[in-house]
Amino acid sequence: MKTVSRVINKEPSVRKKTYDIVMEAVNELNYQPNLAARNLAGTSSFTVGLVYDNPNAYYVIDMQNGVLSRCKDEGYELVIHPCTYTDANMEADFITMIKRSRLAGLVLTPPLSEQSSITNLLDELNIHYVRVLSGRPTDDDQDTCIYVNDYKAAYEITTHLLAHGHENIGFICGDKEHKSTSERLEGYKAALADHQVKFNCDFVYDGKYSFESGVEGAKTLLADNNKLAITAILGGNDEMAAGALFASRLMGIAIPEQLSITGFEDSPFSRQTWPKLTTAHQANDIISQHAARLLFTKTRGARNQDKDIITSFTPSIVVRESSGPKQ
Amino acid sequence: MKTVSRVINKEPSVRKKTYDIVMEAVNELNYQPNLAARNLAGTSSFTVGLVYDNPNAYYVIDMQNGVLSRCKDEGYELVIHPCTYTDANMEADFITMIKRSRLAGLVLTPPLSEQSSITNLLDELNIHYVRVLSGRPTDDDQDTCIYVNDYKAAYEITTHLLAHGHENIGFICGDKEHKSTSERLEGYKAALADHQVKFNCDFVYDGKYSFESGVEGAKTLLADNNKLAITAILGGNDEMAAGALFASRLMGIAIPEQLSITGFEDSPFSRQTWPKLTTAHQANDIISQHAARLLFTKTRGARNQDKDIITSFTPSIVVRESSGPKQ
DNA sequence: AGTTAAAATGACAACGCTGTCAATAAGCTA
DNA sequence: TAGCTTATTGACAGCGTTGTCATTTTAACT
Repeated sequence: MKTVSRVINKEPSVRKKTYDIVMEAVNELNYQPNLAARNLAGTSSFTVGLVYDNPNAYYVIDMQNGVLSRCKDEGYELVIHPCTYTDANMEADFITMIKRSRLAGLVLTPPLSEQSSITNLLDELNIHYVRVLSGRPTDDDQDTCIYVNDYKAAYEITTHLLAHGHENIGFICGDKEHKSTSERLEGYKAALADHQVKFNCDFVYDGKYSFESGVEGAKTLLADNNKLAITAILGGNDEMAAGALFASRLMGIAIPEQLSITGFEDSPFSRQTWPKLTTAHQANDIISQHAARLLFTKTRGARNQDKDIITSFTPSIVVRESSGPKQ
Repeated sequence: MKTVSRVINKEPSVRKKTYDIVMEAVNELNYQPNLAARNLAGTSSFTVGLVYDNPNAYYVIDMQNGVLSRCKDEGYELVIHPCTYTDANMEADFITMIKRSRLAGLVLTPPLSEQSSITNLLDELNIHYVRVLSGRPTDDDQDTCIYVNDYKAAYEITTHLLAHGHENIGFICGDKEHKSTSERLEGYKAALADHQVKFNCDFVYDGKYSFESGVEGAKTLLADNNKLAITAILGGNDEMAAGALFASRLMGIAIPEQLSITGFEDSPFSRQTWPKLTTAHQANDIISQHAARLLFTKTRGARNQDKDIITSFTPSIVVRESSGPKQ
C-alpha cells in the first residue's frame, strides 16, 4: 500500500520493476487516489484556490480554465472564490474557506492581487499564494508573481498608431484604482515621448473599463473635435473600445477612415464589433496556467520542480480593421 | 466530540441547552468542520459538481455564482467541470472526477443536460444529478429537473411584437441541436397562430447563437426586403440580436423606427448595444441556486428538506428601446 | 562466501470527522 | 421512591491516504 503511495507521488526509492507493476495495475483499474484522504493524511494539500473580484466574465473564465487544466494534470482540485473587494466580511470569508479545506495555495488575480491588505492577511495566515499582476516585472518577487506587461503592450499599440501617422491620439482609461490603468497610460506616454509627440492631458478620458464609459469617453473626446483634431483613440480595454466604436458610429464617423480605434485584451468583444478591433492579445489561459504551475512549485518541496515557468508576459498586438493610416 | 458533530449536522437528540453551549463555542472559535474529513468519514459527501459545455461566459459565471452561493451557506464545496460534449474522452474524464472526490451530486446545464448518453452514464454510476433544461415542465422529473420555459418566453416576446402591429417577424434561430432553439421557435409559432398570423418559413434563419450568425441572419432576412417586408426580428439570444442590430445599422436601417429587434436571456450584451435590447430576462443566478437546493434535497435524507424550491422558471420580458410600434 | 552498507519495502499510527452501539441521565408511572 | 422507558451523551472504530520507522532485500565490498 505504501509502495503504491510512493509510485503515485513519484517518490524515490522505488525499483523500476516495482514501479512498472504498480503502474500497470493503476492503469488497469483506472485507480484515482481519493483527494479527501490525501488532504486529510498528508502534510501537503491537493486543493488550490482561485480568487477574483474582476467583473469581466471572459477574463474569469479564461483564468479558471487555465488553472483548471493544470490542476487536472497534476491531480489537484480547484476551489473558486469570487469576491468583492469592498465586501466588509471578505476577511472572514477567506478564513472560512481556508479552515474548511486546507489549501496548497491561492492564485490571486487583479485587481484584487494588488491589495496589500490581502497579501498581508495571507502572510499572517501562512498561506502560499501567487499573484497575477499588471506591470513590469521586478527582480524580486519573480517566484511569487506573474507579470503581465501592460506597459510594453500599450507602448507598442501606441507605436503602431504613431507609425500610421497619428499624432493626436485619445486615451480612454480604466478605473484609476487599477494598476493596469496606470501601466497602460505610462506605456502610451512613453511611446509618445520616444516619438517626439507631446503628451496632452486633454486627450485622456477617465473611464471605468465599461462599455458605457467607452461611449462617454469617445463622445467627450470627439465633441467639438475641431479643437483637438483626434484621429485615433486607444481604448483601455476592448469593452471601452467597443463603446467608443459605437459612439463614433452614431456620430457618423467612419472607422478606420476618419478615426482609428484600438482595444486591449483581445477578448471576444474585439471580434464582436464591426470593424473588428485592433487590440493587444493577452493570453489569459496561458498566463493562468503558469500561475498554477508556479504555485505548485512553491508548494512542493525541492523535488518535482518545474523549470519552464514564464513569469512575465507581454500582450502581443493584433492588427485588425479598426485601425489604419491617418488620412 | 460526537455531540458537536450532532449539533453541526442538526441531528435530533440534542438538548437545547447542550446545543446552545456547543454553538457558543463554535462561534467563539469560528469553528469550521474540515471538509476532507467529513467527505472521508461520512456516508454523504459535501462536494457538488457543476458541469457545463456552454461557451457563453456570462451564462457560466451566473450559474457558478448561483450554485456557489448555496454551497457556501450549506457548507458544501463546488467542483467546476467545463467540458466539450464532442470530447472523446469525456466519459473517462467524468469517472476520474468522480473517483477523485466522492460527490454529493452534479448540476448539469444545457445543452449538455439534454444528452441522454450523459444521464445514462450517471445513472449507471449511481450519481445524483439535477438537470437544468430548456422547455416546458413535465409532470414527472420535477424532482430532478429545473425547467426554463423558453417556449412561454418566446410566446410572450412574439406577442409583444404582434401587439405593436408587427406581422412579418423574422426569427434568427440558435444551434439546431439545442433544445432551447426548438422551444423558442415553437413559442414564436404558437404566438403567431394565436393571433391569426400565418407562419412563413422564409422568416426563419438558422444561426449558431453567435454574434456573427446574428449579423448573417439579419443580412439574409433583410436582403431584398421588398419581398418579405420584415418589420421586426426576434433574435434567438442576445448575442445574435446584437449582431442583427449591428448589421441593420450598417444597412442604414433605423432601430426601432424601421425595424424592431429583440433578444433573449438579458445578458450584458443586451445593455451594450445602442439602442438597448428588448429581451427576455433569464435569472440564471436564481435558477442555479434552485438547482443546487434541489440537489441538496435529493442528497440528504428525509430530514432537512427544502420545500420552497421552484422547478420551473419563465423568463420575463424586458422592454427596452430596440422594439417599438410598426410604422 | 561472509560481511556491511544502502536501497527498497512493509507495518502501523494518524489525519478530523461520522456511524454504531453502549452507557448514562432524565422523565414518567405506580 | 423504586423501576421502568426514553432521551441524551460518550467510546470507539474506520473512512483512504501519508509520514515514520522497522524490517527485509539487494548491491558492493572483502
